[in-house]
Amino acid sequence: MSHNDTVIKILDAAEQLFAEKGFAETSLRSITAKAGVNLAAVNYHFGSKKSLIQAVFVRFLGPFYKLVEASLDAHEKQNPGSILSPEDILKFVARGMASVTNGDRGRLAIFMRLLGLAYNQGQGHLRKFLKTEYTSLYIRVMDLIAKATPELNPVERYWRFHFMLGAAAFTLSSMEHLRAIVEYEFETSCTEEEVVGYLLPFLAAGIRAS
Amino acid sequence: MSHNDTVIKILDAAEQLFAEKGFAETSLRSITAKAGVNLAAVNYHFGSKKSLIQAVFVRFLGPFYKLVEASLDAHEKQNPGSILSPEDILKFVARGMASVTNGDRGRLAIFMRLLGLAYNQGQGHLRKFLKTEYTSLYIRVMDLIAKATPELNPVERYWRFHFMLGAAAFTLSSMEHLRAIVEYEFETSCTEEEVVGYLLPFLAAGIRAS
DNA sequence: TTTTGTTTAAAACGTATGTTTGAAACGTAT
DNA sequence: ATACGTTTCAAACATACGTTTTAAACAAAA
Repeated sequence: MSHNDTVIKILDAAEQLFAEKGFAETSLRSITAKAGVNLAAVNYHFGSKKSLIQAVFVRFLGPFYKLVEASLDAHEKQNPGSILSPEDILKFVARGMASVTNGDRGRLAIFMRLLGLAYNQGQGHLRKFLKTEYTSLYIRVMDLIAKATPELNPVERYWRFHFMLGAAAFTLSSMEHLRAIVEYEFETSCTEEEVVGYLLPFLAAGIRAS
Repeated sequence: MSHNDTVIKILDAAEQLFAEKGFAETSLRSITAKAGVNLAAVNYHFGSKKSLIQAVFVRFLGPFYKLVEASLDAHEKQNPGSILSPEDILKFVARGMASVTNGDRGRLAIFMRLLGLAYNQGQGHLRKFLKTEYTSLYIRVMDLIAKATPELNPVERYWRFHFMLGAAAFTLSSMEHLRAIVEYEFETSCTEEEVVGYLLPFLAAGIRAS
């Protein structure tokens, strides 16, 4: 179908440009130019720029959400009532991300970039959208963390969760840039997997800090 | 002087609006309206919107930079050759921030917001600006961390430094929003100092994770 | 082939933005 | 008091944006 073709081309271009420049700084004209489609196609297929932004999110978060939920379900079924360690919880989430972004290197950065933008930027319509659509996964992960760190008081646990989120979103979204510095400064290359390999122990140590 | 008055009113308004909405989403008209000055004043006093953004940064980072440098100098003079722990290093930085943002509650969030935006957003002119103007402080703090964590390999230390930066920038910049959730969800209020009190141990544990 | 609904195309619309202009108001030193 | 450099002001300018419109191209069914 030519319909789907145009829609996908728009989503691909938008996803990339949003991550590069942010939402407000990315014009529909640059998106349609990159996608090689007509300007009016965005408003025709998505209705508005706002809806396009949300559509880009859905394409990312939807599969991620389902993947993590499914793998957690599977683990719970095989090990009923088991308590996961912080490291294990993070691995489940990281695996979900890896699956969603698989194939395209750099798509992890785009994912994180969009997440960070949605969290910080915006007049709230994106945040509200995230909140209403994906709270159940948030609650589930939070419950797992709570079981893994029973000695922690809930408020501090809440904040540590967001410290983790911030460390991940901030660094992984600027990964390309930060990796370039590593290459220049340390004369070593650095794969995405290595960075995640550095990140998870950092996060796990942080959340179980005494 | 009426000159300085207008300049300061513009900087105050811009700082706040930039932090609330981001750079591109904040118009000069909204800034001048909030400041109660004429629209043309921005271009008259600063030359352009870009220069205004940089001026807002300078007003923040300049004093912060000098404060941290000075307090580190003082400590080095009193305890020559001493090795600071990660916690101590973070305290020095945190104290510098507290001093710069003192008086205005919420100015810490603005500070972090701007830092995050400069790091993630922008076509590079801000990042280049930060890089050229404030690398010496970065190098100094990085050296202190290196001495505090000699067992860490330099590349992983580099990444952990940015994990810390990310955790701080992300959470503290959204502090207002996150604190509101805490109040709603846990029926407890949460001061800025408490959040920083939660943050520093998290960061310290992360950077010395084995 | 004709018809009907869907998708693309080019152009235009209205609005909001950053910037510039030229005159008025201001403060200050002579 | 006058003259001069500085600052303010209202208005206009050019441009870029999101969106709408109208017609053409297309695909599939009758």
